[in-house]
Amino acid sequence: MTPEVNRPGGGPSADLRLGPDPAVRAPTIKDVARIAGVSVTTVSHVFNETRPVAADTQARVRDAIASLGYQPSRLARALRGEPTRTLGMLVTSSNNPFFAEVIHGVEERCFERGYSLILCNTGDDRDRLNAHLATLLQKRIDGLVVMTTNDDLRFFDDLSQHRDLRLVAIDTEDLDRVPVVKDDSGLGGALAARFLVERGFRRVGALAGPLGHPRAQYRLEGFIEALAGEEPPLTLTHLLREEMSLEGGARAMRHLLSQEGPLPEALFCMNDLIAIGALHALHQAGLKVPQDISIIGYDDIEMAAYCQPPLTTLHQPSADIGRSAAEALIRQVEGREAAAGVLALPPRLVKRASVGWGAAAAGGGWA
Amino acid sequence: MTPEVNRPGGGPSADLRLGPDPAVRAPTIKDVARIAGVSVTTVSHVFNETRPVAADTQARVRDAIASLGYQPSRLARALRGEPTRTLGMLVTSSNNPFFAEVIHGVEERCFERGYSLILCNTGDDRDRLNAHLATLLQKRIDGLVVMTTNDDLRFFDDLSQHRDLRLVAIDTEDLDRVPVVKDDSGLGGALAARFLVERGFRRVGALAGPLGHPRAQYRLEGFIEALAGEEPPLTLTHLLREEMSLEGGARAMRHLLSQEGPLPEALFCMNDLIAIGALHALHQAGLKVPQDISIIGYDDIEMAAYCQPPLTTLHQPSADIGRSAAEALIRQVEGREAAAGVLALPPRLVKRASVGWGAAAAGGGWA
DNA sequence: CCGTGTTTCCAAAACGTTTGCGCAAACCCC
DNA sequence: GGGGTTTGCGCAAACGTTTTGGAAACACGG
Repeated sequence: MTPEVNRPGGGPSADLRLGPDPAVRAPTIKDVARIAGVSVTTVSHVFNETRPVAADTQARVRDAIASLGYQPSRLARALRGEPTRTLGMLVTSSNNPFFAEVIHGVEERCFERGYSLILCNTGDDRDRLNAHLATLLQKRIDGLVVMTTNDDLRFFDDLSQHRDLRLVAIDTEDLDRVPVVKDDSGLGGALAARFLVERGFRRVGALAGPLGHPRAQYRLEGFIEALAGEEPPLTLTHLLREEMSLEGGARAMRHLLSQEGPLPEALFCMNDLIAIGALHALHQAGLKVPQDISIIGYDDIEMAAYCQPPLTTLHQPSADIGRSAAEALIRQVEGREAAAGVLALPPRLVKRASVGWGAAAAGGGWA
Repeated sequence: MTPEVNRPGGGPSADLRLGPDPAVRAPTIKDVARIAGVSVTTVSHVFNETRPVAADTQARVRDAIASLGYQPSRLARALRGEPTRTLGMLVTSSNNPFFAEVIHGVEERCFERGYSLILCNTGDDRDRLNAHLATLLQKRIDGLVVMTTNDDLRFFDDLSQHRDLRLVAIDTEDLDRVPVVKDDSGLGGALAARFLVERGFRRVGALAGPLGHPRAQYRLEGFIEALAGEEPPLTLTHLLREEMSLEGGARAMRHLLSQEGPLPEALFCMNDLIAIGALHALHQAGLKVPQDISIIGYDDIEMAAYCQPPLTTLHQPSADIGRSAAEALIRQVEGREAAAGVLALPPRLVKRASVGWGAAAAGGGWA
């Protein structure tokens, strides 16, 4: 009655088998065909509903599919030219909270569109990046999301040689051949500057990222430009460059505290990690935020609202950035759109307690 | 001299092509064979160094490979029975900082061993999980890392039916057929309890996770047991169950503050997110940590050292957990080891400023 | 009984790769 | 120069799937 039941361990040689047991491999279309007593062609047509099949044949095939739990091999399909429906993502570190939120957005949109995402951490190491790239190409991914702090634009030119690989970049400079999704860093910097000035600060500094870090660079430029546009024009009193991490922020702050001369009234940090690191160093030094110094961050990672004090920062729609990037990439993959353009999502100022009022405050002051 | 140069746009029909241009697809072994003037067999043997080939033939083949930038299709290889060298990972949310660190460890080890990792966020939604699973099976992944807050053990039984899919679980209860990597939660809870008692606290409470959350449950049990083992035995003065997130911790703390009666002297939080959320709520209420109440967390996420005050917590070797899980999985995939066993990595107490001294403190006290 | 559709299904090729088998040429030794 | 061995390489099948081109079987009008 059930001739297809396979009882493992029944055969005398059961415990001699060491390699993959051929009896337990994933069922193929051939197995279905054999059980249903039809050809593989018919199975395929039933499964994909791509040509009419007689009702009773269809029933037999469906039964066989169900009883075997048959699922077509995407490998075989891809070999025939179908897209693999797999995307790659190169990212500096999936640990970084901001990156993590973007990745989450990318993955979410991929899932909605039926794609899988291969995650690759490069640690901004060129060898790792190239190794990952080679693997991804061998696996014939349909497209690639790049979110690395990459200063080398030739990288994207090299990559766009692979004409069957679609690309999208996150938070880079504008590129000729590759669509870019980013936040409007210049605007973000300007918003930060205007807010600090509005709060009555005149002596403001910045904790910046390393030179050549595009994201951080544009934020800083927007900040400096907006300061210069004030009446009277302002310039930075302090500018420190450090790694964009908690420890980097703490180091920068400790260094600033060890210097001679008065502190700035307010500090613009190029991301929230730096800001939180700076808060930590200030607290350790016995200084109070925002009474002794005001701190403003960038990104609005989830933790920002839970710092002590809660961090005033520029909110980036990180998940939106991720979703938009995935969307742009999938659009290209499916040939619905040309590869071009820059999508700059506007940041938004989120006022919390880490910024107070400066000496030159118009009205307001400490409530 | 260079007959293989392909100048796009040279042909009259160049701009009529809309679909994928056959001239720009990834080069195949056939292309190499044609250019080198040999059979595909020979190309394969040269590429894989699997049979001696005459020196000059070899040179021609290598030239062709280099000029085309040929990379063998993993799809085709996998179709022939080679492993796909792709693993899947089901995770509740890659956003969670602790999960993010584990994922990073998994990815790192995968990379070292030549595997790729497909990341799947389930949000602990059963439909999403099943959808992801179906996709991963169709893509014929070699193995799967599961790190979900899954209370349904039948899930793993169902999964281990797929005999060609290797499994590893992170932070679940012990399983029969599936190796498990986790931290020694009971020990962690006990360490927390003993430390609080040592510091002279008698009235201690806990901010726990939801019922049925295995990780959180064992931590709590270890904590309660160790308290009961003290002389005289102690019991929890407060036990609140909440979502294991920043907002959950803040909510729980606010709720506790709104209750009648004295606060506990110290609170054991089931993870650092809850602890940091609680710190936030305490600060908002004008209470000081550790003067008014002591807080101890669990996980030691990177942020824990940068809180205000820095968080005393139980350090989990999160990246190690990830690496070990990947290692165990790959071992199975490559058939070097049976599928069994539990690896429990011991947590370690990290003393920072969020825990002070209780009324019953033996010596010490505020330095 | 013969054309003419229509329905229902199958054979085979193709995708890119590896590999067992075998064939031919070159070499060696007497 | 004849047998045997070695060297060098190609043919073809197989992996799982889709798809094109038919081929049988059947119905129907004449």
